Amino acid sequence: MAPVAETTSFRAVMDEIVRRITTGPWGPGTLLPTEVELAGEFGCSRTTINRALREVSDLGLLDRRRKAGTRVRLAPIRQARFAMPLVRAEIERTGAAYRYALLKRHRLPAPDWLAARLDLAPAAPVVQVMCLHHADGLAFQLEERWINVTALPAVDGQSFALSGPNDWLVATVPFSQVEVSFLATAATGAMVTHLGHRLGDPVFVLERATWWQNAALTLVTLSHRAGYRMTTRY
Amino acid sequence: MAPVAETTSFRAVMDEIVRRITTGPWGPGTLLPTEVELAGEFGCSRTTINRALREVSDLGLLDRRRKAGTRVRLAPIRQARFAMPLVRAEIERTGAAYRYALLKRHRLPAPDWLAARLDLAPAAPVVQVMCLHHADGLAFQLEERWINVTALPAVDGQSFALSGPNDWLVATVPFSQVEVSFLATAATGAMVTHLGHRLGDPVFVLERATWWQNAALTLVTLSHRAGYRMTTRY
DNA sequence: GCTTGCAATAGGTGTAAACATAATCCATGT
DNA sequence: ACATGGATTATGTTTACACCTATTGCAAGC
Repeated sequence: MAPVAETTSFRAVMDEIVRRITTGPWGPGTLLPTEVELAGEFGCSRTTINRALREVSDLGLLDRRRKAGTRVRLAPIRQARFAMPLVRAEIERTGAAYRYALLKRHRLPAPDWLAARLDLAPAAPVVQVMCLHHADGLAFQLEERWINVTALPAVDGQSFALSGPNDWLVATVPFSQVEVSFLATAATGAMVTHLGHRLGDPVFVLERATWWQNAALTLVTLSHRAGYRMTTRY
Repeated sequence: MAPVAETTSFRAVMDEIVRRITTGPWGPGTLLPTEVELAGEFGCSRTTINRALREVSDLGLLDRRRKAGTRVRLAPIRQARFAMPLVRAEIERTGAAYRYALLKRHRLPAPDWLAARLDLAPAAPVVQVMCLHHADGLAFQLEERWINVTALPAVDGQSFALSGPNDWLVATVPFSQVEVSFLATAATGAMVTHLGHRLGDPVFVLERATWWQNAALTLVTLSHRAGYRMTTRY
């Protein structure tokens, strides 16, 4: 049981460890040999083994605790990493042509539900932006965004006529906290008009709120075309 | 601009670097000092700086290239890690009482759509399991699962009367590839009966397919109660 | 039987040094 | 002017060693 890898890089060690876990002798719950033992087996230093184990642990396959040792997780992966590229990139990656369209841009006092959701002062000024992202001419995503003017006064100088608020925001403002939710809702009027749903149709929605130093910056709701699914492999 | 941290652990360095990026002088696109310079500033070894920069890079805030140096990403990679605990853990974490109920368990030839979806032989034997996960007596999640008997013959010995197939699977089988999708669908008959939806209501669905060495093991569809949202912060 | 506390252990972190590798820059030759 | 190739440089990786710290397990004491 010692097919010692010829090449000794932490990546090779990693691959071999992953192989033993997923296809080999180290089933769920197995206690791995200590780092020192593995270093001996693989013919490399403990540091390299440590790096490899740390990376595999980051993948969610291992559970490491001091003194307790390194154990193969019973529930191998409880974490999925979803890359959420900018819509533009997501669309262009599929080879489709991206097009942006501004539907609405208002400056108004925050409605009560929004002030409550983002912990703003009552009727604090916000900018509401509604826009569409097309893929090959077909509506792909409807973006409904609220921007906190108090925290981002520069938003008053942005018309968002040619490019979406996301592009401006990511290039302009840092953020310290983000909250992302996935949910299913029933299609409302705007979605019927712009995404081609029928009223009440199930819509996949991504909602993201962003803060910087305890001040809410923006809340965005991204509604997707019918049949959209967010997928990841690992 | 040099509030050198008193404590010198890679974590402290990390925090300071993140601070400078998110709230401080290192805006999007900034080229960071070299590792050697940072090591000097922080009064630690290059190895420690390297570790810190690597971790921050893993967070998606930095872009590192040999010779080119370390740069603050223009658009921080929007990657969300979603913890997907076992239902039982997810329910009990909220303080609610968990209860499991088996609704159906059949052994049958795979329907065409399933065989196509998982690349099985036509009419290959599969076990279909339908079960419910309750939180404090209320239906929380409806699980509809298909298990490939050819790849997992041991499933024939499992009744799933007392605990769900997930518990058995994670404790029994390794896996090599997983595909997870999030989507919104319209409530069907089973969801109306068991989750309390009305027909056609939007339902948040998680679909997961698992393979081991190119053989499909199982496909599961998890439908959630009305109003469910999957949330993560970072 | 139970608790308390010590010692052993395994992983966690840090240092200094060295070599590897990729990207950039610049000098050279055509 | 332009291509090319080598020198330079910043990060990537590995090593050997040391000390720290959480956890375990056992043993002593109640």
